[in-house]
Amino acid sequence: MEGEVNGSSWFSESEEDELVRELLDDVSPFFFLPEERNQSKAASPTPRNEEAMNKLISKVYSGPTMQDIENALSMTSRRDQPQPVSQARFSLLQKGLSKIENNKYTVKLKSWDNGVAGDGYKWRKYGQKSIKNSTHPRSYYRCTNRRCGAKKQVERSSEDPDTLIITYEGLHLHFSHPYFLSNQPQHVDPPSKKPKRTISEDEFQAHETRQPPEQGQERSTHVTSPGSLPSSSRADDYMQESDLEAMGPRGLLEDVVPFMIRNPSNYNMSSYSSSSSHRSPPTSPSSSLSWSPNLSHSCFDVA
DNA sequence: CGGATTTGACCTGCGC
DNA sequence: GCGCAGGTCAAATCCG
Repeated sequence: MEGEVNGSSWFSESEEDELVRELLDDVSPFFFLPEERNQSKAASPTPRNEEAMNKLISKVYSGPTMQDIENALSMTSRRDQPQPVSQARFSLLQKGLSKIENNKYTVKLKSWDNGVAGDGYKWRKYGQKSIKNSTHPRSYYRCTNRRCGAKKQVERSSEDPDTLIITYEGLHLHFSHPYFLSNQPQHVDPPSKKPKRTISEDEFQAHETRQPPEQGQERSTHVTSPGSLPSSSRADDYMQESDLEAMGPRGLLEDVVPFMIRNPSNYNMSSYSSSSSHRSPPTSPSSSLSWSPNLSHSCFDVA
């Protein structure tokens, strides 16, 4: 179950091919559109697809351990990204990452730790619930990419109100997609203008330090998540500016670590202005990153 | 005006 | 079957 760290143990060649095919396939079980999901749920279960999906997910989620993550991180930071951010990221990871289920990870963050804000994905809040034995409600977010089933929950720790507990669930496979295409002619329209600094640290702090008045009417949907490595590399290309510092790590940890670990070479994608190649799906990878200038928020709420 | 958020209703699973 | 708790939906509302 636990993946080895020595690169290729995550996937065999054929498995990798299979995964790449899936990622390239519009009708991949990974990429159901909502309608499609409904259909498949209601009408035809397509057990084969489900089987394939589970299989592949199990591959991806064979569970990076902290050791894996550490190795991956050190590997990348060694590579060609002498970025201090990695260290900060690393330390964040060390602080509160834990795996609770096969594809669920929790991250605990101190509010004051959030020198970074935004995980780079655009999340849409779809619910909030008060949780028993907790003084703080929990907020539910979903990735706005239609092809992405990633979700996260955010709540304050009952013990320490300064600590946020974020639970990530699911993959941002639309994000990982380009990493499998590094050898193919790719093209993406680079953002015509710099994405504006969506969530600044200050902003975040402002939100964070202000206790939501009971009903959570605050628009305090900005926090950070520790994050992902490739996303940072990609993000570096996308927002090679102060945003990186402001935004910090982004993405789901589990999204990227497995890929990095098994395919570190891909991580070093000098011409990574890339993205989906031939196919430009409704939610193209470029958009999948949601780096639109008017990206409203890419973080989470402080329940 | 379109997209994001809010929030009560609804659904589902679980223990009794 | 009932009640509870967590998760999701969706209409109303907010906001840029």
